[in-house]
Amino acid sequence: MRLSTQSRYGVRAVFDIAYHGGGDGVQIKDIARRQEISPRYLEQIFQKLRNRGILFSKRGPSGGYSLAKGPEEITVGAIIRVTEGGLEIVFCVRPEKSGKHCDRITECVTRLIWKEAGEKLEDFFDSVTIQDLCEKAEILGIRKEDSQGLTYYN
Amino acid sequence: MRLSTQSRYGVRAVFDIAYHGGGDGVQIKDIARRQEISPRYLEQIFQKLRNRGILFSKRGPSGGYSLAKGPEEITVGAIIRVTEGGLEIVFCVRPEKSGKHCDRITECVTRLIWKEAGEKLEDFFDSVTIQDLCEKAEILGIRKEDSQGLTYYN
DNA sequence: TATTTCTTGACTAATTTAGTCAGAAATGCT
DNA sequence: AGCATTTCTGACTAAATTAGTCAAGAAATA
Repeated sequence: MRLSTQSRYGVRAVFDIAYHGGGDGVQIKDIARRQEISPRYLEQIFQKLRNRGILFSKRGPSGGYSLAKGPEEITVGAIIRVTEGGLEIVFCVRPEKSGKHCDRITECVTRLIWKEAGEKLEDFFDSVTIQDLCEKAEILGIRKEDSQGLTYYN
Repeated sequence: MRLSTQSRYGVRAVFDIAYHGGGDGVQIKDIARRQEISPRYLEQIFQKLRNRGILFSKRGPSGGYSLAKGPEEITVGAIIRVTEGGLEIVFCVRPEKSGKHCDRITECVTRLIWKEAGEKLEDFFDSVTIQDLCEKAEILGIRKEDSQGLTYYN
């Protein structure tokens, strides 16, 4: 029941883009430095997020990643759903997706509990947006970097 | 973010003891048969649950396992906390326990989200008791076996 | 055209999970 | 006492997953 590093890194990285990117693209190497994540590993995670329409990318010099939608439209749940491959906590809740069919379903009392737990988690994660994280970060006084790499406090 | 088989099996097995055991001990081999779980693996899980005061055991012929408390006092959360080793979804929420210290805590907006999610999960799992599962099972019409191995429906 | 940055897919190492096994210890029966 | 039965303990193994690396390619810009 632990969140994978892909999910933790993914959310932090998307937040980083929203918080430090002033509209234009943010480069992997900067995100990796600020968030202390392996840039090679981030590449992998970003591809998934890009293919699912959460991030937008641009190649070449002064390229980078930016949000594909507004920060208030991207939820933590949407990101984790990509990096984790779904938010259900057991496979039997969604046999069609996992390919793992459980033939005990009709006689399984616990399955209903797992389903409900997954839904509670889902509801919560879907209620938190990247915008929320940015606001929280401002309150916490986390310092911001502009595109020139200058840091300042608020 | 998937529940381990130990947790799934553990909850099902404790439920099985409550549902099929009429006060006296239920043997691993019967639980294993009914729930389709490897008996050897169940042994392992039961040792943990026994050491944490959830199950009571008796050795020898006509020995077996029984609940150490009433079914209304044992929650799904208590079981999972044992089998999963805690209900927090990231380690940085409890550095003292995991031994994994994260020195980014002060500048980490996401940590608060993970903490809250873990607590939501915890609250839900703690609200479901083994008694609840038994009642649900009766409603679902799951057949019961008595200590002689006879099955009947209600 | 040279440089920068993302893109793709394969590869590897470490960790965790799931499960097995042998033998010891306790209990009840005859 | 002796035997069968059942839990107890700890070590062991195999499979799967996770985390991370790497090389070569494609697009954009200056």
